Amino acid sequence: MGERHLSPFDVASKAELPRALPRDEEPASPCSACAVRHLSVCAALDADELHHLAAIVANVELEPGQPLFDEGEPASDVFNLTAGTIKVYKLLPDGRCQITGFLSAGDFLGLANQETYAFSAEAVTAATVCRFPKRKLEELMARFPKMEHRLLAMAKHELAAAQDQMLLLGRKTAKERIASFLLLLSRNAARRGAKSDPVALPMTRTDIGEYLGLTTETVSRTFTQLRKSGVIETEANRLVHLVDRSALEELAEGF
Amino acid sequence: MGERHLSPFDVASKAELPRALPRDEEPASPCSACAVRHLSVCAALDADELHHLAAIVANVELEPGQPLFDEGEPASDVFNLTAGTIKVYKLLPDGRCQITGFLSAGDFLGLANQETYAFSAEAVTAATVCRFPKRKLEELMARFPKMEHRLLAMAKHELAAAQDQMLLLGRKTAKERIASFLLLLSRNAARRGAKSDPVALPMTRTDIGEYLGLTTETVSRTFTQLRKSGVIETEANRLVHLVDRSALEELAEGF
DNA sequence: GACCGGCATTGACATAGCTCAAAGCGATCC
DNA sequence: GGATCGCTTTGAGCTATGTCAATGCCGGTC
Repeated sequence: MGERHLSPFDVASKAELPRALPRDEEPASPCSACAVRHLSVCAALDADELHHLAAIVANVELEPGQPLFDEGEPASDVFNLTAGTIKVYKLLPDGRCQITGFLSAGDFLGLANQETYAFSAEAVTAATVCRFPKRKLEELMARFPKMEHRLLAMAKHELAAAQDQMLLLGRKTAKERIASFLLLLSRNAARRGAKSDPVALPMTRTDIGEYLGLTTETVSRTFTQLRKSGVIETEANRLVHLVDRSALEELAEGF
Repeated sequence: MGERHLSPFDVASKAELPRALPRDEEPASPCSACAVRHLSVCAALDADELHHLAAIVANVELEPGQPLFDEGEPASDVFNLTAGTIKVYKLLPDGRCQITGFLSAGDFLGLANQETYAFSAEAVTAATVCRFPKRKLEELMARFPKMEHRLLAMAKHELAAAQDQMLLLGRKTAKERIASFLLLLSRNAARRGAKSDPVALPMTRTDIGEYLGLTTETVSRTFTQLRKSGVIETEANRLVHLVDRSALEELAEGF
């Protein structure tokens, strides 16, 4: 049930997108009906252009824990997440793991890749993604500069987020990291039209630790601490109520 | 003298670029003579297009320590570094600082900014930058999609680098961080045609610490440790010889 | 060539967060 | 409804790195 929290839409509606182009009369492309289009690259395209996109897209369903690709594989595809949550991470040879992002509906996956994937990606909850052959998408982009423009805007946004994350990883305390994380999830939920207060945490404590540069134990202890000080309340461990949002904001910014 | 190490060209050659367009006959734009053009956005443009760029560029000289802009200011300009080293950083209210990047000749500055600058930028060594009014550059980009394409490629590259840095900040030990840092500098120098072995460190130990999420003292101790174990040798504190490169590589990757 | 100021180094000690280990707590499955 | 499994929480002690303070070093300046 985790995946529903981050999207105002439910999984089923997207899981049933037709796989191929309709042939006759009004050829409404599946993409034009996409509920998260306004959040994605695809927002840049009009109905006609969407057809070209729909022609090269494949729909992929992922179960919780299922890998999408691994770091180092030839990067043949790029993806767009339409439902669920995916984690993106890098590993060191001894198993240390750094999650560099959690993606949810509307997020694009594949910006940072060159010839091979620069990181691994794996479903956290059940998820649905649109898969595009990289080559073909690049052809489309050459044809529709609007799309490239949109992608650049998304890349800029990601770059800014990456810098915030560096500040967090390099300089913030455990408490500040957790506070920042909760606010980030809350704001992201709001941005995609989902509830921003009881924040959903589709991922495990270990995932959170691997994203924030902490251990599971520290994450857990810090949650307990925030709960005891009355800043947050937790329900069923995967739903967090931000009781004192401004206290959380001060914490997150390090005041 | 720090700034010379990172560039195969000396500062003077760029400091003397003419400020305005030549008026008569062969109107060679200053940009077409730019020694670092092949590394920059500008590489995407042909001679004719470069004129448009040259028409909106201003040349700025910075002294060591001089700020270029501060986080939060309205982001009116973007920049391209032609000589020297610049640091880009974010601050927490209590003064904790995270340097998110060191830029050198050819690097573009301004990708992550929206309405306001998302970080501060300041010269580490004497530096020269090309300044472009953001609005005007955006108009040019709308006209020359090639340029936007090139910028997207640069953004992708930065995004990949940012993810490496997150792995470093979240999961690597001090020794691994320093090793990674030295190799990064070495590779960057090589990429821009400068000497990759005695690596130049134009920045202070404090800067290095603020980039790697460590304190000055830990940086210093770690250098000493690497020196004593024979992996590196230092000259005059700002020049590091990578004696055992493969040991450094193993260290950096966490084996 | 002595003085000064900014870095860098080193030492001694403190601590936030890690490690290892043991319960606890729900779900799910027969 | 008891057993199991995966995740979370809590505890106790450890350690890498931070903090604070002293000293050293080098390059510039008068």
